[in-house]
Formats: sequence, structure tokens, C-alpha cells
Amino acid sequence: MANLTKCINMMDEGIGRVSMVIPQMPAAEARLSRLMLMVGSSLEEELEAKLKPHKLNHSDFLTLMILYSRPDGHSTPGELCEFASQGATNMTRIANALVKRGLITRRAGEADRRCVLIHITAAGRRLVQKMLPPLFPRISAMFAGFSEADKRDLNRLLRKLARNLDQLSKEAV
Amino acid sequence: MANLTKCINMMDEGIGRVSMVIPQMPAAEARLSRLMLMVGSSLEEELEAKLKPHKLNHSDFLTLMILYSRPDGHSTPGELCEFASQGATNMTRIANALVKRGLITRRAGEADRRCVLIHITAAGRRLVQKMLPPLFPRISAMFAGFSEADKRDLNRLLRKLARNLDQLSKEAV
DNA sequence: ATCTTTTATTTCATCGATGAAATGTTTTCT
DNA sequence: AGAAAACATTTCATCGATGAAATAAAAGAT
Repeated sequence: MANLTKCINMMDEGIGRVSMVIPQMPAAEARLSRLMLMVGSSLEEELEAKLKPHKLNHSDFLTLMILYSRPDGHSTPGELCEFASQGATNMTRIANALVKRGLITRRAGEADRRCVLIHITAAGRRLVQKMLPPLFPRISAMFAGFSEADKRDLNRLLRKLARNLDQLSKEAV
Repeated sequence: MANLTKCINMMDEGIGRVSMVIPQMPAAEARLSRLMLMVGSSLEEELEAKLKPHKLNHSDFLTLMILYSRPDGHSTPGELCEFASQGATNMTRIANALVKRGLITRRAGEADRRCVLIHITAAGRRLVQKMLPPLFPRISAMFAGFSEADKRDLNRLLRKLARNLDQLSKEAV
């Protein structure tokens, strides 16, 4: 929808001109950040579009996937907040919606009774198993033309970038 | 804020377990998509945090930067919609806010009088020139430890990914 | 035993984004 | 000239996200 290539071209020209006026700008790095932002949000759009028919948004889906991918299919709201990068208010709302659809259940915690144990249900598992396979061709197509070395490199570089971002936000305190 | 590394670790374990249950999943590619999404949104958070003190969000800032980086400092709403990936309604709202702050002006188009010409003002330029330099150290820090080859690779791979995403959304019609 | 902290929810108010539909100009088509 | 298309705005209704504050229950600290 967004025509990424066209946006990237115009970004390239723009950064070129700005760095003429402001030479101390780290142009290569600025370009990389913009690329990350553009490709990232395009990917997000693509994903949301595929989730829409199932009446799930990214946060809902991510929450469900975290539970699905857990050894015992459960977690707590606090943990889900952390891994899905959501506030507590938001997670309560998400959980309410998923409970209402019968995809998860809430129980009282056993060890620590302050916690709530959120379990994925059989229906939740079935939904995930129905949703995932149709995504596979598109996920593969995204990386068409990537050699094994390309994938390894991208993987390595994204993780390195992630570590740097963590470092940045840690210092920001 | 999000502790990206921790989220990535849990994603790795999760994908490992899911691909045991669903072996036909393209695990490496799924991992890469998740990485892109996570790093992308972390980057977005980082950027928004830096913009907040100036009372600008990402869309506002992007719109202003597009104008700033233009040879003649102007564009039209339609063009801005395209390059900032915004709907027309949204762009009208953004432009209203920027006009109110004196950062841009609206004029009637000369060649095509249906179009509106949006110009960045002197105040708009001053704001951009004041905002950018403090961002530079952080942009550089994001890519700390990246060799020149790393940056070239990341650049190349992101552009390749972008082309594939464009292809995907074109086919989706 | 009391105080504090942790955990989750509820309530409330707000903000930005979104999309559809109607409107008004201006240009283009035929 | 008249019809159709393009451009931008306005209006309206809605939705998801957000954050602060109050509440309640349980665990931990001293």
C-alpha cells in the first residue's frame, strides 16, 4: 500500500540534501534508522492486514502467540505486559477480549495468589494453528532472494542493533 | 524501556517450540520478521521520546522533515500523504497543527489551483535545525560497533526486504 | 503485628488515528 | 458546454492506546 520503494527514494534524496546543509549529521546512520522505521512499519501493516480477518490486532495476536509458544501454555498478566510491550491497563483490556472469545482463561495463581494465571484454551490453540499456515508463504516471500548468508547477516545485525538500543534506553535513566 | 534483549530471548525460545509442533513453519524467516518488528518499534519509541519535548509526534516530525529536505521547501498535501504514509484526513489535521504553530504555511497552488502548496517557514527551519543536532549522538550510538561493511550490508538487506514487501502488497490487489 | 510492596483490575478522561460521506473547487475529458 | 475526475477540506462517529488514580488482595519486610 505504501509503495516503500518510492518513499525510500525520496528519503535518500532528502537526506542527501539535508547533509549538505548540516554536514555533521551522521548521514549513513540516519539513513539506516529511517530504513528500519519504514520497513518496520510496512511489515507491521502487512501483518495487521493478515490478522484483521480474524478480528485480532498485533497486540492480541502477540499475546496469544506468547501463550501458545509457552511450554505449559500459560503466563501472568505482568509477564505478558513485559513481553508484549504493553501497559497493564492495555493488557487487562486485551485479556478481557480474549477471554470473551474463549481463547484464554484466567485462574487464580497457586504459588502466589496475587498473580493471575492466564492459560490458552484448546480453542485458542486451534485458532493459532488455523491462522499460522496461511502466513507462511508470505513470510517466505518477504525474504525471497535472500541467501543463507544474507539471512545470517540480517539476523546478526538486527540483534546487534537491539543490544545498542537496550544500552541507549538504559543510559537514558 | 522495553528491554529488547529479554524479549528477543523469549521470542527465540518461543519460535523454537512452535516449530517443533509445526515443522513446516519457515522458522528462520519468522524469526527475522519478529526481529524487524521488535527492533522497528523500539526505534520508533526511542524517536517519539526524543520528539515529545518539542510537542511533535512521528508524523508531524516526518512531515516537517520532508518539507525541510525539499529543494524549495514546499510540497502538496497529496504528496505529503504519500511520503508520510498518512491518510488525507490525517494530513489535514497534521497540517492544521503545524500551521497553528507557524512552522508551515498553506497557499493556493499556482499551476494547478486545486492543489494547496505547503511551505516550511523560517521558524520551521529553525526548529528543525535546533532539533536535529541533539539527535546525532544517539543515532550514532545505535550503530556503535557496526563496521563499514556491517552498515553496507544492513543497508542492502533492508532495501531488498523493502522491494519484496512492495512486491507482496502489489500482488495483494 | 504492622507497614510496605507487589500484582492486577477498574474507572475515567483524553488523544491520535481512521474511515466514510458530503462539500466545494478546479482541471480534464469528450 | 457538460460530465467526470482530482484535490483538499470538513464533519462525524468510532476505536485503540494511554496514563493517572483509586481499589483490593496477598506477600514480604522489619
